[in-house]
Amino acid sequence: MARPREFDEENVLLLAVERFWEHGYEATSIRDLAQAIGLTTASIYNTFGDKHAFYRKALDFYVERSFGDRVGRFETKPPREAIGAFFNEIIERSLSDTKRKGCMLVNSALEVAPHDDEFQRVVAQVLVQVEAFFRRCVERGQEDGSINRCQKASDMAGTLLGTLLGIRVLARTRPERDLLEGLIRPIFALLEPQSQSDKLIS
Amino acid sequence: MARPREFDEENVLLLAVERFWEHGYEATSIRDLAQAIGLTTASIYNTFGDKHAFYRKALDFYVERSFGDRVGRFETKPPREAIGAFFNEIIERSLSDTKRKGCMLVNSALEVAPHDDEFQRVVAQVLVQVEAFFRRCVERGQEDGSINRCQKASDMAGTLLGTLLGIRVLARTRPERDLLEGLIRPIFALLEPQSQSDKLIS
DNA sequence: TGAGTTTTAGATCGTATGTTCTAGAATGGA
DNA sequence: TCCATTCTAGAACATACGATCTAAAACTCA
Repeated sequence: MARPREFDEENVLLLAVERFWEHGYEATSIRDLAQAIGLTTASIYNTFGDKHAFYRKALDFYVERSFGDRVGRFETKPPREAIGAFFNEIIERSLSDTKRKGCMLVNSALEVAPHDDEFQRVVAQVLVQVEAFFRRCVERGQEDGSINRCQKASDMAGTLLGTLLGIRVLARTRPERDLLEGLIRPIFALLEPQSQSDKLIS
Repeated sequence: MARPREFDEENVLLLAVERFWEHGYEATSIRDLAQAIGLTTASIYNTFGDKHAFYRKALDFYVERSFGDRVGRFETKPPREAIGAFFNEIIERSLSDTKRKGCMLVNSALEVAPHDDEFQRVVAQVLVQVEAFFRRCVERGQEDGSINRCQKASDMAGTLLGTLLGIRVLARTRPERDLLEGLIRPIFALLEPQSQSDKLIS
């Protein structure tokens, strides 16, 4: 051992995520980061490697914080409630996002992943996990009767994933509550076990 | 008048769109553009103004080409077919997009619009138009009985817009036919006039 | 033809970029 | 205490950036 670090790696990552998240990869310079974090560029290169590796670590950190616990938190709820709570949280998060940072994973999916195989894999993998979470919810709901059985669980999981991504894109330019809450109503109706015509008849 | 231009503005915009579309705003330099187009930077600044204005013109050109005629082309069809054809075309376009450029409007919505009021307005306006197209389709379909009346047309229009954006994001990292075609099946089912339980009963 | 105007080619400007280097400061173990 | 090691501060490097300038070329109109 020798001279110890003067900073906490977790705090640094938190600040780095903040900047990469808000401005993206290209529009964030190492000097921006260094100043925002309160480190020298040398320390950044020493600790995290080059910019590419630094962004990767920031994204991993973000994913861990944002998806890691959330999936677990909802998985214990009854399936239909889990899906509903998930989307409500996303909408609230989007509406209170005054800086319009959106979702860092979605941002990475569009800015970095298409030109970088490593990020392509990372992003795809997280999306697969979210899709799997939805599928488990739908399957459980279809078993216990709380979710409509007319659609294949895998199809519905894809629909939910697509809707999630759509909300995150839409909210970034049109963060309107009516719009976001309106667009998930038909989706929720799709999940309801009693059919739509029943409601018309009754 | 004096010395005439040696290039065709439309061809130049076409090439500029190509590069901005593929690499985004930040990752495309004026020199990149000049080389790709076959112009000098002076000519670019002369003709289009600065980089910001050039991107704006490229985006306008893209929107005009991509949305202008498409909406009109589908508007004449029966409403449910119009929506179906629209999504099928988007999926085919996404699957054949070997360069993974996605949709330039969606890319702009995430990279440029959040930090730039001008682009914020431009992107939002196009999204409003697409939403309005979907709403007109749904309203017409609900009138002629080809589309389910259980959901408000405005809600359904939002759902369709969200799904569209979701597909364009998802396809950029996971361009899998099964996934994309699967996720719109429940959406189409939502539009069907005969309810899901009818199908179960019959 | 020649005056006036616009476009071109390419050098040039100042600044910003990602990254590395040099110097010194701060620690642990012998 | 002194050496080896790892850290920090900030200058430095080569290159790239957006943007402009200079000069020559190409045209219109008189």
